[in-house]
Amino acid sequence: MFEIFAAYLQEKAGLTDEDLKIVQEHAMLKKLRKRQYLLQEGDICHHHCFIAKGCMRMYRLSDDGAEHVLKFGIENWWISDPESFNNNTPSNFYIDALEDSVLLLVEKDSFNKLMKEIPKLQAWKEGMDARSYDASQKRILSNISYTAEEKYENFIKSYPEFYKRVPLHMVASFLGVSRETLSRVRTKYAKQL
Amino acid sequence: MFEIFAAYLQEKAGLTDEDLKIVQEHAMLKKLRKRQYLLQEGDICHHHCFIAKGCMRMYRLSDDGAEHVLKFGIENWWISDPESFNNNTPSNFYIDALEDSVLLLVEKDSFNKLMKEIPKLQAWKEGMDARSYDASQKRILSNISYTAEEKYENFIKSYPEFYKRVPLHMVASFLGVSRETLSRVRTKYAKQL
DNA sequence: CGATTCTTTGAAAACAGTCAATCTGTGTGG
DNA sequence: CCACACAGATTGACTGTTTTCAAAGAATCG
Repeated sequence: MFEIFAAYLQEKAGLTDEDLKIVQEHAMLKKLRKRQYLLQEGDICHHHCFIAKGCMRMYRLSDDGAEHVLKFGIENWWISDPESFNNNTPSNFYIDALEDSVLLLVEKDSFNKLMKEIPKLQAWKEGMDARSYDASQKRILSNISYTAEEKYENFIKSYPEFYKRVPLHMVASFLGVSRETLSRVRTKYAKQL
Repeated sequence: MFEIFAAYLQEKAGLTDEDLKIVQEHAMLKKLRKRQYLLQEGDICHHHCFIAKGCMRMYRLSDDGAEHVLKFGIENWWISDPESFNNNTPSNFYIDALEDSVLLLVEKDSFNKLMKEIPKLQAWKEGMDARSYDASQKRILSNISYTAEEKYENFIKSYPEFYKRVPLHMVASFLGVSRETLSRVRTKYAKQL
């Protein structure tokens, strides 16, 4: 499975075979069954996790027990709680697997070491962070300015792969609408086409 | 006015007097009257802008002409459109002054040069970016999981300084609710106390 | 097959948005 | 200095959307 990670790093960050060897020394394979947790509330997030296979989600539980999905991730995405990771503080979130998944974990010290030793990796990470930030700004804009129908439409256009693989009620939670509303919006939307 | 910027960089990033001299060579003073634009839709954002004095806001116009506020900034905050800045693409946003303001602009090439020459600055910037990202994740969570009342309460607790200085209808826009709703939420909330 | 998860549907209630009118305070120009 | 315009805030009545609750229908999995 490391080959998938290697191929990704080669293509996206331009790493050499030499570089990849170093990375491999610091990457840990982890398999998760569907519904298994990668992180639970209260845990400290010690790893950045590359998804080689499968589908993951990060969410928070509110006081009334409702789940609020902050992000999804599939093959070639990363998942972690950056706040907990960076500050070594207990996470407020859960991360679990929506499908049987295979991850490559890189521990914090390792991650920092790799960033120092491989400048290309550092550069690529900065670019990825910038894109993540832009994406979150777009999402905020969607949250504050779109109707439920527009949010749905925007979601399936922005993340068609997620839409195919993720249960509707989780998409609803991600968008901040009830599952019933999203269900209705979707049938209405389908009829329009 | 540069002294304010210098004091900020000294305290937050630990810059030396030496460092600050270099920074000063690359910073440009800009004064804005209330309601003046710093950036308009279609412009490319060429600067990172430090707010030495005043209050700014960044927003988008939707097709129907409604304003949607993405961020506010006051003294010791930065404002820019990172997406436009990083990618050299036309911005989708407006940035304007809510009060007479004084900014220190750092042009892109200068900014990159400073980051290279002053490692402390680089380190501080990375920390700031990380905190910005965390803040945007919190805002998304507020958007998808809070009621209008909770959003309001969370806003005044998170940004009491903004709340004092920014018109209510812009706060409403920031939160994604109508000004009438926010007005009613606020009177209801005030009575509770 | 039975159990669980997921989706859909209907009806009622809660909520937020819209429209229109009014009120306030601020600032500008005559 | 006053009058007027303007930006901002509030209120009421109405409309429309979304949530909630409850129930039932698919789909999936062991």
